[in-house]
Amino acid sequence: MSVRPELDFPRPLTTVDVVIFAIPSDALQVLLVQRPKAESEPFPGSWALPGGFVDIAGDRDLEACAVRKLKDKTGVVSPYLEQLGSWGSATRDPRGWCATHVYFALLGEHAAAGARAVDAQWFAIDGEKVKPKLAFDHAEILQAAIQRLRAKVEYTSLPAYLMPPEFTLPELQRSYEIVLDRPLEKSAFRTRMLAADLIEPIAKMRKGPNRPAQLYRLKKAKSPVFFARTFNPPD
Amino acid sequence: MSVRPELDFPRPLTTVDVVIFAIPSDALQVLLVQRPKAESEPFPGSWALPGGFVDIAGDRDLEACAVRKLKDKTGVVSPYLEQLGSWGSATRDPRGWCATHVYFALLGEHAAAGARAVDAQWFAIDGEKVKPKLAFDHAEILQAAIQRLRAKVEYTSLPAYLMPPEFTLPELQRSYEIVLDRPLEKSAFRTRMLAADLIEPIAKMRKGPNRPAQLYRLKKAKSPVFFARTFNPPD
DNA sequence: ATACTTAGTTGTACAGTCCAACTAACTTAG
DNA sequence: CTAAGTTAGTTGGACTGTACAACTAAGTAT
Repeated sequence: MSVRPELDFPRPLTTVDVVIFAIPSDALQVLLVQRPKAESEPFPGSWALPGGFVDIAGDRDLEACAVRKLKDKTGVVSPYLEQLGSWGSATRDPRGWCATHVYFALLGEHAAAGARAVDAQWFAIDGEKVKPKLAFDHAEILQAAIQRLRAKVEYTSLPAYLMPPEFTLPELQRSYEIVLDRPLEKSAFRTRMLAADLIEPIAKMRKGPNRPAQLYRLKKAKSPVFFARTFNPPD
Repeated sequence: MSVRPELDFPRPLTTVDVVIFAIPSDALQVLLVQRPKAESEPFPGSWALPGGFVDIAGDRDLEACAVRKLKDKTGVVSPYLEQLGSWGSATRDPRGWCATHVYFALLGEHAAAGARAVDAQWFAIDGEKVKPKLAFDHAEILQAAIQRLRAKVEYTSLPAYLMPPEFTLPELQRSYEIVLDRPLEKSAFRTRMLAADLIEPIAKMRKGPNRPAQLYRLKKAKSPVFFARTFNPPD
């Protein structure tokens, strides 16, 4: 019983979902969870984006809620996290009118390794989809997330957040290429990255079966850099 | 009483707000509404973004709800409309945990003229603010909308949606300059706009006290164009 | 006619990417 | 010890589109 009678009308369900990207093994992947198999649940057994209801008592705000759900599934506390958008309609959830606030997160290779909760699993992204059929409208949300990620990678330093703490320039370029799914030009890439006030060399080299490469790390507390041009777009 | 007892927990309030931009008189302006003066209402008499609660029965989805609120205030049916993001926290609304889904709309000069609902008024944007103190966290939301608008104008054709149906290239350039609050270079601007498959000349000229200018219109059903570079950013 | 204003063009300089060939540094096979 | 193979990193010329500035074009007002 409300003290404000004007607020006594039905409210939509409110959830938060998180699209978690990483490159755990040389391919762009997304972390999905399997829904409970009880028949009383919507989409029992289906794969879905990690998420759930907002807890009015526990969650201070939407982002805190997203951070909580991310930590639950991955143990990661402060990765790159950006709001993607919200999806709400009468039909997207069989339990009733429901609106979800969606965030997307980028995890470094090292962080991705820790994300092995029992019910969570990494799925490779193929085009703008993932193999299994997803619950709710999560396929549509995932598609939007991939499009946004690809669009921003064209003109930002976002892939830096997909790297381990120390990385070489060719490794960073490889991350760009994995996300964009096309090769980039080496010398232009290096010029751009070194001109941006983004990374700094450390006194260490990556050793391998051939010429060692300079190791870099992100400059501290670096928010993403925006470049004035996109990479050469394919047509 | 729910048939699904697991859904019997308190839900946040859910609203939709719309940031409506236009250039009604050579300046970027936003449409605000005055909140009811009854003391039982939050922020009585304050100016706020147009919006309100989602109507579970009437609104098919969030965007339909935004379109409805936009139509209420302006009479406009299909302007440029894009989701900005969502804001939700325990404290942003004195009535309780509340999440709002925010859209932003761009209106042409002609459409802006029609938007004269009794309680609505245009306010000029000064920097990233507006003169009056806004209700709720709407000042923060407005700031985010302005930042997003300016950022996208650097590399998209969004200002085309702020134009009347027929316009000249110098007029379009002026809209860019008003939003960005800095002058642009004439010849590069023309080259870019004409290279984009965005506008087409019509068999008419804009007559004035000096040399007439070619009139253009948007090519039909044109979604915004993304350019590969930003305009020359100020240092 | 002349001055004034705005529309629109032209030419040169410049920045950054594209492309391709080059040098550098390491490992491994013989 | 040398040669082949691989990846790191550099270099130089072509090309694209913007920056800047000067120019021509077309109208009005005096």
